[in-house]
Amino acid sequence: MSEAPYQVIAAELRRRIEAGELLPGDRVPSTRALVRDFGVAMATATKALQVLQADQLVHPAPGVGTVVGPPPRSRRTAVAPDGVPDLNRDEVVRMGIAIADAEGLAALSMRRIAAELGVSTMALYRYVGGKDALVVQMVDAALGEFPLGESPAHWRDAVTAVARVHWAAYRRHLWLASAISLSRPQLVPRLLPHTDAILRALRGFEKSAALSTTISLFAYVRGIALVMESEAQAEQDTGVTADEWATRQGDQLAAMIAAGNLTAFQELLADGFDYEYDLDQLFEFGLGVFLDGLSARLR
Amino acid sequence: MSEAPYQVIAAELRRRIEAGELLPGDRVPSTRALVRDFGVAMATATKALQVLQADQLVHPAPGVGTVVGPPPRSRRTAVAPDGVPDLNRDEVVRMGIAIADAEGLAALSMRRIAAELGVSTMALYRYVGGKDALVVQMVDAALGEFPLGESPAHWRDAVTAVARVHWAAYRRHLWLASAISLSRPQLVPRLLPHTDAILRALRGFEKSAALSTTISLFAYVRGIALVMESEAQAEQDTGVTADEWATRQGDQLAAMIAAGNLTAFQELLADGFDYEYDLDQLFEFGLGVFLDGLSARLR
DNA sequence: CTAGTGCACGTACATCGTACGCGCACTATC
DNA sequence: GATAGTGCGCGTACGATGTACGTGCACTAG
Repeated sequence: MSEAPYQVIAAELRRRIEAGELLPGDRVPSTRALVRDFGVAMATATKALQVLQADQLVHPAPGVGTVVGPPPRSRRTAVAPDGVPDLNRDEVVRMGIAIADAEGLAALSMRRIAAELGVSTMALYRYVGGKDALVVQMVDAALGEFPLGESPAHWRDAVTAVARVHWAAYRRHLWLASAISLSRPQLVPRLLPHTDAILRALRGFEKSAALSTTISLFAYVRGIALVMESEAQAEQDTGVTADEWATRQGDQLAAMIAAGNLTAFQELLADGFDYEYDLDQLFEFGLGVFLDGLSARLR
Repeated sequence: MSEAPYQVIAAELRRRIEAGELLPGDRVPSTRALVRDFGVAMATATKALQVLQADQLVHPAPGVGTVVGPPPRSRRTAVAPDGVPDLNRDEVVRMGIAIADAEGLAALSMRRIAAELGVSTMALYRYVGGKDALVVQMVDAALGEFPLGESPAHWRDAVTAVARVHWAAYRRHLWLASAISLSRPQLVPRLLPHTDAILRALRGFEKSAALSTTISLFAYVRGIALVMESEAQAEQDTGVTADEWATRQGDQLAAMIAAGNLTAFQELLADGFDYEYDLDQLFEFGLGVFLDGLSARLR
């Protein structure tokens, strides 16, 4: 409920500026003054001022203070010391993706990224707000690898195209499925064009139906992708493939089926039916069924 | 790849028993002997013996050792000290569910459960194998709250009934959607009857199509449930409802829409369209579309 | 009584995200 | 030129977490 301390401070300063108590050119209270007056830590005061900086309400003047007004032009580029690859946010995000791709989201830690980049852990926080924010950036960057291209003319082809792009992204970045749902409903900029493409394709439908369709479809694709992810994760953790696992656990499964009087399962086993477990096919199957259902409604 | 130490030891002992090197009545090496011979810790040796006990291959004789052969009858119930509520696994699982229901899966910790139950943290490990195993138990127990009942005669009604039961479970236990996918593809006993019910309903379909349908459907329901969960989690964390958030972030969203030339979005906003964000309706909508698609294929 | 057992569980560790606050390079002022 | 004050980068340290480890216990055969 109550805002974070740095937000309280930022709001108070914003009020003073907008009320004219602080005019352009005036110096806003220094970080150390904020520390005294509000009884907070240095970092908190700094963060509060950063909020105002992000809104272009104030700008920092090194050696002077933080002054009211938009930042002056000619942002002098800091002199890079020498040969240092010059860390930036893209670098951090890229490394995060690399680690998550290789070892899963669970292996992603700030320390790990820093070590891999050869910098100290806290240096990362200059470029990303925190781990949650980093993951959101990673999601956005990962989606960015798969541009949409032109929408096909027929609505069904257009929707299929978007779904397949999503699927391709999930396939390439197995962690994506869980990351995109994680944390609160974030604004992932590059997801918006996808939604838009589907909405455009579904102009023939009622508005609320079109929106519901979009969400349902995304939910379905992510659902299948999560199956894929958990399987891959398990295989990596245990070194046992799905087939091997099925064989190994087969006895237990059979016992449960017998105990539970699961007739349909029993028939399946009795026939010696061997299910071809191909998630690509599974994805296409469910997508096709869903689109068939939409077709039926369009008429 | 390489098995865990306790599994190696268990396998070795099992081999000796099955090879006749250890006969019924013989005493298997004591935990301390295993500690010496295999260079492992006490707990590891104990765990190895527990594996064999679970298979009824050996049984413990307090004060004597662990002897080969199935346990004798007349399992004397330990004398409960006095008035102690007598902790057991159900108690632990129940408390885990209570905490996860109230504060989400992230708030679930072994220490928290122990504190809530008034026992020491490590005492929990007598009843559950670890946190992962506990979560699997929680999933199973949560599903157990929603028995299936008789299957309706028509296949469509039958499938709908199973999907709604799933949805009800996700609705009641918001953490369920992420927990059921978490960790490896576990054997959740009470999930099997659900699968079986759908397979029975879909006898008219080809076998592989029926199985694909089942997985697709589960993926879809869980996908929608995850949307519900992340929203509830965000609301709890920030104290901001989805509507309030939409209002607050509306400006940013509008800016992005304008910047990205998202025509369908623009139309939506221009009409002042207000989407009724009801996940129950959304769930039913997607389910209906999917089933319509199946109907079309059945003909 | 002694030596040895299995078992319960308190302590301690490795790991995590990141709040905190120190020291730096810098500049207006005197 | 000395001084006092600034914003900023980042090393240290904290409070979590899951659980491996090893100690002390009740017990039994000899």
